[in-house]
Amino acid sequence: MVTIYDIAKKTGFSPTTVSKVFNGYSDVSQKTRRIIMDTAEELGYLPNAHARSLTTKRSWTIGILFIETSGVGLLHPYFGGVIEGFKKVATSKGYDLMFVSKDIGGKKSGYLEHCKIRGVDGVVIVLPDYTDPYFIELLESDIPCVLLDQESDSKSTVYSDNVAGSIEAIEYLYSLGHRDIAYINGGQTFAGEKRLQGYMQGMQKLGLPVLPQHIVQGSYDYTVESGRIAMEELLKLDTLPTAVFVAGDNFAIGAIGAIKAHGLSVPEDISAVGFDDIEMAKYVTPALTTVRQDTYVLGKRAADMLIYCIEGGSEIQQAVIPVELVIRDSCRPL
Amino acid sequence: MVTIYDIAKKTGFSPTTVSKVFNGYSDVSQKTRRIIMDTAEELGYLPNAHARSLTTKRSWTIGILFIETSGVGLLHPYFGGVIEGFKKVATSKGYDLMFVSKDIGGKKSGYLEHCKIRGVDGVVIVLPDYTDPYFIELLESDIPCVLLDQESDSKSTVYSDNVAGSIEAIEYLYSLGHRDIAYINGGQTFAGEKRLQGYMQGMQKLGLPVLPQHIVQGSYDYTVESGRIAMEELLKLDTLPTAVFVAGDNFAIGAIGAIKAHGLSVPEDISAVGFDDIEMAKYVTPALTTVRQDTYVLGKRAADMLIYCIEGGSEIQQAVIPVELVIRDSCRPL
DNA sequence: ATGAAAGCGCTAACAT
DNA sequence: ATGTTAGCGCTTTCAT
Repeated sequence: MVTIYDIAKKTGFSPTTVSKVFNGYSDVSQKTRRIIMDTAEELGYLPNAHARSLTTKRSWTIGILFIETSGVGLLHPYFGGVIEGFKKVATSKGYDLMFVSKDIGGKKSGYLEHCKIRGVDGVVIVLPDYTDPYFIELLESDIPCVLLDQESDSKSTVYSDNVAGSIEAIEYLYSLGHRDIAYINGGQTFAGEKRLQGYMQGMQKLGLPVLPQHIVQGSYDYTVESGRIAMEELLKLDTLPTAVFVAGDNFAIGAIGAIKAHGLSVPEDISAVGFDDIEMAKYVTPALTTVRQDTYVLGKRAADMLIYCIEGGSEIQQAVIPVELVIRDSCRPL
Repeated sequence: MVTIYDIAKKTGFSPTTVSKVFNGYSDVSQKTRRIIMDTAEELGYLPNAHARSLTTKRSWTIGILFIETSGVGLLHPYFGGVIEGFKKVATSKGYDLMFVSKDIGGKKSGYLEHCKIRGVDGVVIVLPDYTDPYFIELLESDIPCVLLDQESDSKSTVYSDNVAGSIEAIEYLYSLGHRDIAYINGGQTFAGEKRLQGYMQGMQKLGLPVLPQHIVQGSYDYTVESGRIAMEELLKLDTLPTAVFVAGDNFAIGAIGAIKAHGLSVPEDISAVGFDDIEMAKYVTPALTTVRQDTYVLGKRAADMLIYCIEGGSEIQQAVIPVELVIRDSCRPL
């Protein structure tokens, strides 16, 4: 392995000067700089990130933490988009991304421990189970963090405008003449709660009664199958709603499957609106009307905020990303 | 920050002894071990991974490299599954995962450079553009690697049994009475080529002619939209095939969309078989008959092989993971 | 403009 | 069973 000492020896300068060159210090002559750069090139020198981190206490690494309990992980389209966006800006600013789990070295530990041992400069937290004590511990630490789909006083957060999106969905259904609008929620998550809140606000705003039997809790995992199961609940009702607003496209697709399985059809018998606008949404039958959230932007914004924080920014920021209703074929006028 | 020196000072033992305790050396008395462990706990000691890596030349980090050109990245279900599986076993064996890009420190460099600078112990390479010179450079290096969906003499590889899967698909269509079977390929990838090969072998084996106009190249990205476009080609033919085998479920869903858009239906007019078995496959209409590949297993196997290699194994391994035809509703007997 | 010296936190030979 | 010494590759005062 070629080190700065090799370059120093070969050029006759000191390791200090060599180091200065690579760190862009101004107190090195142009000539010396050239010689050192050329020699580095010639010897195939590459810096050693570990050695650098050891002295500078900066790893240029960002930890990425996403929930592990559901088992779906990256398979959910939400994560993919967010991580892609995040990675894009983090990389361009010189950071690498590392997955952070509860375990390290094959042993149980905790997120905070993991972060400290690895010396990450900051952490993005995606869709966490916010009752997890290890998560709380991280939140209360002084490590720079940004939370997605989460609210917090101590850390910066970014999330989609779930409330507005839900209200828009309800208003759209209302405009089509629907009055009996059910809601399938996405488990006990921040986004789920906000969407539920939006549903209720929307209904109330329009003077529509919120019926308890019209609200069903889907499970946390946001899988198609869970959506199917949730819809089954609704289909047991004596008088069916004329529309369902579903807190996730996977869910919605499952729900539509359930409706079809009951010999009913969408949108003829029941109209449906989803949330997310996954790629598949426009290709399922009927093409899904849904609230689009821009996960890529979510990720990019999160990276901006985290890096701001890592680089000394002390202000706790909060970004709410607008969503947009995309009208397709899963709703009909009454 | 608490270091082993703090523990040494407090307990009266030397830093070496403390280090030995944490590294499980046997030449430390039980009593001493206890004292040191307790003190570590009490002081809240956490090891510093960078310092350790600096001396040991082992980072316990695995780089993960996946193609960046297509722009879909993690959004494709394939990646998600593979990475999940990989992460699962890597984590359990003490490794963390870090994304490796062509850039480092915000500057262009190359994969190999990035890996060396970060000191990763090995790299998983997922679906690369194998003409990329930076990729070649990595392949020819001495860094432990495992390749997914790839063939190589110098590195271990793991991939699904694309050929057998394709043959099975063709045989199934044949058994249903289909003779005019078209094929939509997935771009210039290893998997695409293998599936094409399987298609041709299957056709030949059954004595069916392979018509050039029945083979269309989809684009590299495996998106629904590309599948739609590819199918449009096929639909321009004077005599349409009675079935299409499509090298990816996203593709297949797009293709089915195109068929419907032409006023035809699946499977009544054209039968379709996909490849992947993504979650959505059973929820689209018609539910998609497809060749299931187990991306989770792919990932786990890859991790096993890479770690074997990292830990000194010199044998170059090759794993072919079986696939399975899943019959649903997108094909009909002729 | 350049360099000497010390130190980041840890481990590995090599004593004892 | 325990400790001494040196060193991993780099940066950072602080001199000169």
